[in-house]
Amino acid sequence: MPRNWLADLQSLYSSFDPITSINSGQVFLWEKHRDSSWYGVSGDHILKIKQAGCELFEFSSFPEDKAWHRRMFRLDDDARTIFGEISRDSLVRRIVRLYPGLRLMRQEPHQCIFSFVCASNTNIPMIRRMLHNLTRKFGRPVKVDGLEFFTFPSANDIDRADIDELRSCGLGYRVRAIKSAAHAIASGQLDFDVLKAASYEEAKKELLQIYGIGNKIADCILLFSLEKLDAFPMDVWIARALLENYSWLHQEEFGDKLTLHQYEELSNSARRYFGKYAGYAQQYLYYHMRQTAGKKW
DNA sequence: GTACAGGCAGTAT
DNA sequence: ATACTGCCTGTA
Repeated sequence: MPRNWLADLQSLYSSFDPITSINSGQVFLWEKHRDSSWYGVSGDHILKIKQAGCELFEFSSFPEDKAWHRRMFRLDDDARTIFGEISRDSLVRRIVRLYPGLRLMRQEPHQCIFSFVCASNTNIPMIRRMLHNLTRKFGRPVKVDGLEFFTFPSANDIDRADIDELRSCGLGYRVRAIKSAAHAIASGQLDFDVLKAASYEEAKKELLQIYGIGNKIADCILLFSLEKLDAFPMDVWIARALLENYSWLHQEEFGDKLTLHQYEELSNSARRYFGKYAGYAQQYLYYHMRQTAGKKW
């Protein structure tokens, strides 16, 4: 580790870039409009980020919430400590320097659950389309800067929603999974405060009870909305990254598709290796894989 | 036409 | 326990 690494970290921390973060594949409902402003949907709020200069951003929200960006981009976390914790090798050190503005985001739990249930066996443009349709059909219209947006529907909204109307959002066979998740939340079976206070293992066990939530989706929900920064969601991109750069982390060979056992082994090895902020390392590796693969979303 | 996309659950071995 | 298969839908 270079001697000036800690001083380096301080400068990395100050280069926080919300635009990179919202475009790193963890959130789906953000759009760019005229004059370089980005608008996003988070629960009942429409959020806005305007780039006012190099590394200078203005954050606003409708209705007003002056602190939303602190919460959403986890600016209450100590990025310096986190970067230090996950920098276990030259690869992570390199990509933290490469994308110093990238942050893990804190999402509304219900929106996060519906988003990642929609994400099963499809691609990001399709996920965006499904969620966009859901907001238009079941959300509430909000005018911001002369543009029309729709809030994200509540679990109750989805729980009460008509099956055919849900189907018309392009969800396909995911309708059943969306419905079961909505009912679990609306009925109180899933209690976000309880899940946040619980350990990673306990909270994951609860999520896995829900029809339509498996290993990967559960880990995304835990990491992005339930404060489990040690969760390490394992998808084909991350598996590839681990296979190429951390072959010593796993014993057995595996192909493109992971078996249940392989998922557990890989994810848990990565969690042990990267430590309590493993999920942050995952986001960096994921973003780097997508960047180098030239994916546009 | 056919393969494929950031999984999951149900069924068969 | 582990492997195999179908699944909505849109795009290449």
